[in-house]
Amino acid sequence: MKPTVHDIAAHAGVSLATVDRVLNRRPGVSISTREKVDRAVSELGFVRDVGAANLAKGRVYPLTFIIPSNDNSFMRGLRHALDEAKASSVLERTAIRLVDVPAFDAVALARALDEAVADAPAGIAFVAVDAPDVLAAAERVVAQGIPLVTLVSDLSGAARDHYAGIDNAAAGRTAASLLGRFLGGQAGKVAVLAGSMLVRDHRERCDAFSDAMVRNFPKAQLLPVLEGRDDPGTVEQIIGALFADHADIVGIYSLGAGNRGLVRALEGVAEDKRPVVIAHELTETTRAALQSGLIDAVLNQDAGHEVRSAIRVLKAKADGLPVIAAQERIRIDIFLKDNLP
Amino acid sequence: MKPTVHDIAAHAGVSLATVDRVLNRRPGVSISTREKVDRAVSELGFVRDVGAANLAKGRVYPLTFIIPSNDNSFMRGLRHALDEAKASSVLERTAIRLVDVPAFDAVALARALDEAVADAPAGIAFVAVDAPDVLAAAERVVAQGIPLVTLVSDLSGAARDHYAGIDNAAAGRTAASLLGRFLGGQAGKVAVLAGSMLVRDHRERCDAFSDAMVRNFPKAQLLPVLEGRDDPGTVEQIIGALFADHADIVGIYSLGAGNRGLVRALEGVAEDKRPVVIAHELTETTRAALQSGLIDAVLNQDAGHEVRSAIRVLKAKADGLPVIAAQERIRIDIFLKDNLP
DNA sequence: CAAATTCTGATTTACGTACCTCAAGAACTG
DNA sequence: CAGTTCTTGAGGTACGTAAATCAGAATTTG
Repeated sequence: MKPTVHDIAAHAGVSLATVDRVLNRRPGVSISTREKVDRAVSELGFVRDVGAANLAKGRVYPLTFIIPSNDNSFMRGLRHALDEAKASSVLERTAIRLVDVPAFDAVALARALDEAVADAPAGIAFVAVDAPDVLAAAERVVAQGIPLVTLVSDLSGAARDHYAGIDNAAAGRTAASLLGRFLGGQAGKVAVLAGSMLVRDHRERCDAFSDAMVRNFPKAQLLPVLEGRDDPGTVEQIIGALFADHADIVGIYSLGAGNRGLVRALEGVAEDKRPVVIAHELTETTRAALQSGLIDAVLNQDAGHEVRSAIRVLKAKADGLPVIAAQERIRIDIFLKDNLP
Repeated sequence: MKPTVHDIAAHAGVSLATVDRVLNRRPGVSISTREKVDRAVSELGFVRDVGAANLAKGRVYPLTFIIPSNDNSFMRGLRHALDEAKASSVLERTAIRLVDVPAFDAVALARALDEAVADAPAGIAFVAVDAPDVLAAAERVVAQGIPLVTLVSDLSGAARDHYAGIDNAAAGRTAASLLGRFLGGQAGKVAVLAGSMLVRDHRERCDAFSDAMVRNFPKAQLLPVLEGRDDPGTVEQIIGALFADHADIVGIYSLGAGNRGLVRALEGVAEDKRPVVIAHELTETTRAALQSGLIDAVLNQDAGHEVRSAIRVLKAKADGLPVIAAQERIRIDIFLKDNLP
């Protein structure tokens, strides 16, 4: 049967207290004794029973999540994922605190980070705005020794322990491949609709998409990037104007949120003139648009996965444990109308 | 703080022993007392500490997995996922036993099921061959009260508790959409390559693909289904013959395994004559073919997810707990060369 | 009404680990 | 050599739950 600390003690010929000191890196053990214990651990294949350990420790991990108070479906999904994480927080021994900040507001975000530090949580996760103020605040967090994880959108510069989000360049390339191939060699104008070039995820998607389009589908003519602030109203207006200005739009890549406005604008386009549309995030809106054919493909990041990954990483970092990068990679889901969950 | 059994006892005005009897469905509690305890549980929001419970129980779940001894990358991946599950079995309190059976052999599979029952495991998972012998054996398993889960390929008839695998009809439809749209209206012949029509997953993919192609892309001419037995050698030969017989193959849907043979055959086709190819399962072979452009898209099911889901479900069923279906749904991953992990 | 049965309480042990205290021996220090 | 520090052992308590025993109380049965 599964070896216990008692078995380790017996096998190493030391007392339980010494085994405990070694396992929990407490001081007061000579190097030779430490090695004896380590040898016994590996020889018997001892694995600490996490359940029992948590039970004994009674430890809880107070975690702070800083989320933009942006009212779009994706952020609501993220909130929902956090609520679920809260619901199971008892079992996970986490105490999750949610902090709202205005969207795309570097100063407010930096202040929120500084305030979060004051509570001395076991870790902080936040949706980054890629700006100097935020970077400086992040560095203060890290300087306090508090594990810091960026969520959904990353921060340039190394002032964070981990990024829990998708590879946005890959997402942009994938969108280009799908759009290009769905066009089937057709020539025409392709529009890119972003939320804000201030956030790194949008910038990366946009750059990778443009790059891949130019390289692989030269027949498509890329229009200048549109910024919709992830707001449905703004988006509807921008896209409406787009179709008014250009008669030959054959493709749209919507890489941010606010797709409710996009769909409303698309509904006004004659069926035979509808462009190929690739959007991000599977929501009620994009799901319905996929099914009705207004949107052709949706790239999605699973907010639940991102939140759970962030929590796992923060807990691991708080305990000084290594993170298995491969296990924490967030996948890019591709949805067509045929494989909707 | 998190309520414990002691809090429940105090709040309900009963003893700890009675709370325990109610929580663990032991006899000897009157209906009124049971209700008092239940009320206290819901009022205080008590959640049993699974770690502590497992610790106290010292329970282990002996699980039997019956896997075809088919030597292709996907089955190797499945085995690898099972090895990983075994590695963490100590923490999960599972004891996983692997049983090999010849591939596509209903009689051998039925016998393996009967033999597995003899060990009285806490649950059995198996890759189904959809045949009457197997169904009868499955019914015997269920009759013994042993939780039974089909893995990867399902069994017709209701003789199982759960299916841990993808929606294969959705996969077939998705393949049709991708293939059809990548063709861009081009006319020509489309071939379907399966492993064996004896397994339900292949049959479902094939039917859904054919149906969707006929309906949505009538210009494509579907050829009769080819069966490659999931064997690279056989597949190479079949596909070689296919190109020899037909000059205008524009698309191939490979819905089974043995893609090494497919890729070798494709390498022999002149670049300007290469068809659009959609394959299943991300392996070393398909990954390389995606990157080199021989394969255009790969639909994937994550064997690790399937194994972990099967284990979760079997444990839950063994304890008589409900399964949250939405949480156990296995997603269909779509990989292009751009979003490879 | 006594006897049998059902229900409930009180108490104990165990699971594997963490963490604490106290004591004693070993190995240094000056 | 006395004093100090370091190392180790022994033992206990705690975490939240499961499971068992035994004794009494309440209820039903004949």
